[in-house]
Amino acid sequence: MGTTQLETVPEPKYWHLKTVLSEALDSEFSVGEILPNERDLAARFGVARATLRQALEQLELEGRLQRRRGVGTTVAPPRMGVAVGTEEQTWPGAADDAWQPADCAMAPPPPAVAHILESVHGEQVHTVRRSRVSRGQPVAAELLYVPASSVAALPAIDTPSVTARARAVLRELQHLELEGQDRAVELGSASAEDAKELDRLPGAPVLVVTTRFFAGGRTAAVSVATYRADTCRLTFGASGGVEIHHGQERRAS
Amino acid sequence: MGTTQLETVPEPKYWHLKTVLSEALDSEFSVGEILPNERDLAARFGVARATLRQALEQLELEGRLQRRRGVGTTVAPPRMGVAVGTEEQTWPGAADDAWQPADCAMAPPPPAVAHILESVHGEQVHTVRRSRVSRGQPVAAELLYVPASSVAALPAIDTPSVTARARAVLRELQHLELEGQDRAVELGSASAEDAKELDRLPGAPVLVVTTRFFAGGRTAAVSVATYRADTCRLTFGASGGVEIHHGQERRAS
DNA sequence: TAGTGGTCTAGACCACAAT
DNA sequence: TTGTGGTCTAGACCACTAC
Repeated sequence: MGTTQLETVPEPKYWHLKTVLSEALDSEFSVGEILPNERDLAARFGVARATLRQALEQLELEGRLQRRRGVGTTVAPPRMGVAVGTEEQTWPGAADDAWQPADCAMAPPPPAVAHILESVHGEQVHTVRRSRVSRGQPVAAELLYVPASSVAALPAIDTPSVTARARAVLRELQHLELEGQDRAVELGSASAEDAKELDRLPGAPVLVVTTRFFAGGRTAAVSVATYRADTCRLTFGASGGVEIHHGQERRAS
Repeated sequence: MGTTQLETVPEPKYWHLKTVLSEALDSEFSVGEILPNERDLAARFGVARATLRQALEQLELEGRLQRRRGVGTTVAPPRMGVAVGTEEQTWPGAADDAWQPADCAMAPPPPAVAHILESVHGEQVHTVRRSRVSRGQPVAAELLYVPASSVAALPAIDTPSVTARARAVLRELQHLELEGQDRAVELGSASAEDAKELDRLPGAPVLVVTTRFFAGGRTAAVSVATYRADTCRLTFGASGGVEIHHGQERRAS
C-alpha cells in the first residue's frame, strides 16, 4: 500500500480510495491481518477521516473487511456459503437442520407476519427463537411464528424450560403434512436484538429470509431469519455443498 | 411529524432519529410524498445534517425512502417481489423469461467467474449483458458468461448487431440439455456500470445472484445478476407469483 | 491507561434537476 | 438560477478492548 496522493478526478475521493484499498487488500495483505488505524490511513492518503471511513464502510459491506471497536480493522476471509434452500422441503426442526432452538413464547406477531398468517388482530402465536452457527461463528437469528391452531395437539402449558417448549413446538410441526413452502430474500438492517445475537452493531446489514410453510390449505408457519450480510453467501438449490469460491488470491505482505 | 427534541439517551442519536422518522413515515406520510429537505429536517430535530443523513441512509437501505439528488427524498412504495427461482430449471433466454438481451462481446471473464468456469487463464467467453424491468423500473442487470466451448455450434463471427449476437448465443444454449443449476445470493455494491443501468449511484447496495448452469458434466454457463436491494425482494420457490405484503398501512397526512 | 473504531458537529463546496 | 442531495473537512468526544 503506497503513499500515493489521489489525483484530482471527477470521481469521488472515497470511491477512488476504495478501489486503491481493494487492490492493496488483494496484493499486500492476507486474511486476518490488521490494517493501520483509521487516523493513520486517512493521513497517509491525505483525506479526512470521515472520507476514509466512507471507503472502509463500502469494503466492509462487500465483506472484504471486518472492523471491531477497540480492536481495529482486519482483512475478512471470503464469505462462507450457507445452505438455505434444498430440493426437499422440510419443516423447521427436522433432524438434520442447522438451527438450534433457544426459547419460545406466546406473543402477538408483528404486523407484517400477522398479515402473512392472516391471523385475526391480537391473536397470539408460538414464537420460537433459534440461532444458527457456522464455523464457530453466529451467522443467523430466526424467529419462527406458529399459530396455536397449527399445533393444536401440543400439550397444555405445563411450562417446562422455554427451550424444551421450543423443541416441543418444532416436534409437533413434524407431524403435519407439509404441502409446500416458498421463500423471499431481501436486505434489512439488524435490530438491537438481532445485532446482539449476531455479534454486530445494531443497523448492520442483514439478509432477511422469509419462509412460508403451507399445510392444511393455509400458511401454517412463518420463519423470518436474518443472516449476517457481511460474512454470508446464501446458497440455494441442488448443490448447497459445492463451494463457489469468490475469493481472490492473497499473499502476505 | 412533531418538533420533538431528542432526549439524552445512551442510544445513538441517529438510531433514535431513525425510529422516530420510521414511525412518522407510517402514520403521517403516504407513498410518493416528499419529505422536507435534509437541512430543514436536521434543524427541526436539532441535529447536524450528517447525523440526520445517517438516519436517512438506514431508512433508504431498508427500502422505506428514496433519495434523488436535485429532487428530494420521497416515501418509497413497498418492495416489489421479483421471481428469481422457480421449480423448473431452464436456461437463460427461455421463451418466458423476464430478461431483455442488450449486447454481447467476447472477453476474458473476471477472475471470480473464471474460477467457477474452471477456464484456463486468458480464455475468452461470450459475455451477454441483459437487463430486467419490472413495473416500468429497471430492477436488475446481468452478465451471462458462456464459454465458446458451450456453444460450439454458434455460427462464426459474421458480426451482426451486438443484440442479435446476444440472442444467437442464448438461442444456442437452449439446445443443450440442462443437467442442473444452483444459485447463491449475497450483498454487494453497484459498480459504475451497474449503477447506470439500475438508475442508482455507484456503490448502491445490490443483491448479487450468481447462478451456475450445468451441462455436459461441467459448468456450461454462469450468470451474475445484480438486483436493486432498495426496491426488490427476491422470491424463490413454488409461489413466485403470490405476494407477501410487507407494507404497513399508510395514510395521507 | 492507551489505542481503537463509533458518533457528532458546523461548516463548505459540488453535481444534478427543475424552473 | 434555485434548491436538492452528495461529498468533504477538521476537529471533538464517546464506548469499547486490551494491556
